[in-house]
Amino acid sequence: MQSQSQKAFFNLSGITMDKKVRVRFAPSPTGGLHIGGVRTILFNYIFAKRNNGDFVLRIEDTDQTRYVPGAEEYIINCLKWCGLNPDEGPHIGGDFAPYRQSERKPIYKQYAEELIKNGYAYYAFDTPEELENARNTIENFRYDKSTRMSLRNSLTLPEEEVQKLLAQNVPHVVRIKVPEDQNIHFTDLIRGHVSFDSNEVDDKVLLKADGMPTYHLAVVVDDYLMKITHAFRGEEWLPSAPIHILLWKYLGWEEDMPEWAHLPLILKPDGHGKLSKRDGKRLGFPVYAMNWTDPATQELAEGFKEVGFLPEAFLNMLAMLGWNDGTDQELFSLDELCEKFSLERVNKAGAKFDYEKAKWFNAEWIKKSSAKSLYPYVKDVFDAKGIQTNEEHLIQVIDMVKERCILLPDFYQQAAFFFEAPQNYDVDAVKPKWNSDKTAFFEAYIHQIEAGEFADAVALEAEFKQLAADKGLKIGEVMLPFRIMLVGGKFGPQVFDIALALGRAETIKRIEKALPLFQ
RNA sequence: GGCCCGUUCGUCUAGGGGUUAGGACGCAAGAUUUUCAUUCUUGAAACAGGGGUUCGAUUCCCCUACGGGCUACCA
Repeated sequence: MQSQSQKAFFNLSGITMDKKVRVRFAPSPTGGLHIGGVRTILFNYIFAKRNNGDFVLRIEDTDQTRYVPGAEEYIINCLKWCGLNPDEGPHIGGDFAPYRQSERKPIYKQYAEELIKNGYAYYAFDTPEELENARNTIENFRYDKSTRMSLRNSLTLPEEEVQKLLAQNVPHVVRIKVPEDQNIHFTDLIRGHVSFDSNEVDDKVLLKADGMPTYHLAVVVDDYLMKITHAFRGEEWLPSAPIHILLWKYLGWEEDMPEWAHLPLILKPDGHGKLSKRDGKRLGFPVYAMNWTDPATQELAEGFKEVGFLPEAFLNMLAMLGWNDGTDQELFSLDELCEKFSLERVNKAGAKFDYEKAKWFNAEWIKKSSAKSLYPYVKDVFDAKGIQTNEEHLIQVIDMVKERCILLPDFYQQAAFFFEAPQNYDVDAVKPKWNSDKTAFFEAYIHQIEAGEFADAVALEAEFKQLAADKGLKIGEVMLPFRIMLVGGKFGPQVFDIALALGRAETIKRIEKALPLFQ
């Protein structure tokens, strides 16, 4: 069946050598950092740290026409937010510059020519139209041993004709010449032994007509030159692994070939196939690490950061999608992950993404984080809403409400009333049952507060209950109205904790403000 | 179509020749909290099917089915 889903979002390879881990990856054609990409980077990062390596990053653009403006900065920002800061890359520098593919063009050309010279590759002059035509007329057409001798390339054309075409700058590509009847095999760190029949592999393009390499050439040349020892990438690359294995051999670098690890895919929660940006829109959850606006379409894809995920929860959730440590533990910090991770325990099968579980991870991380560490995030939420806070007070408030928040913006709903009196009241919850006794109670209660200590929630509650009893009212009849006076609705922490945090004056003010509305 | 990879509750998964097949999310019920949430208890819920091998297969092997990936001058 033909897949219509998008291409890989990221593919990477890392290395451990001289205690360094280097990562290469290429942004997706539309930009944006997909969670599958983040997970691959995460596993790379963890693997690096386990081996006491630094974490080094190289971002490639593909070529001028596909280059996505802003993608590099965006990716770096995503990784900074997650805490997976790279130490090397296009904006950072490093020992293996240049890092942009477009700046490495001559290097790829040099190796492509070497392959041709040694008979492992050839020039192909077939135009896109000719190939299109062949695909339409020949069933299951493939550019391989069965067809290459009847097409226009340096294998079939006379030498002087080839030289002439090259001299005339006739558009051409370089293709790998895949051998016949060979078993191409390798060991994958996750999947074990994987093998392919070379007769099933076609002569992939290595160098495009514009002189830029395809991924196949670039990944091998760069991994060699940048001394990559461990290549991690998504499972969708498995079918092209034989091309890469062949290239490592043909270039004479077999000894230096990295170890491979093909990670399972992240799948759509419903339906079938790889999780894509569209699924996020369709199902209402983020798929990218951070907000990304596609410069071509101006379409905004929401990010996990912006919907209110903690980076720790985001990473934790991703790590558990395809990996576990064999125990019942599900909550891991990055440090713990680095300590306990092993590739052998990574699953082989793809995992369907479950947003509910993702939110659960966030709720757990909010609960286990200190109010102080939560403060910067929550402050951002309040700032965005234009609500003035002060640090000490906000930290105190965070402590009171954090176990009832799932995403960061929930803090607004759960705690905004600490800083601003409610604008709207849930009057329907109290008005129908209101009577003059209740009005009298609250008027008396104001006097009681004014005269009392107002220093302890337990004492406050006892006094409140005593007064209700004195007035012949059930506690339930006045407790809910009191809550709604303070916060506006049926939510929030313990009522008297709220009153205490609000302070005597503000509590009285809110009762006075709301009382007329309830009658 | 061809090739490659995979298959334990709805989902993420543990386990592994003899287990009451474990945990988590979600769901349901109950307790606590006279808000909501948290917390706690309980419940429903799975080894894709068929052949082998074996005293015994969910576990090992084969086949089938199903799912996924790839099959571009995309990554």
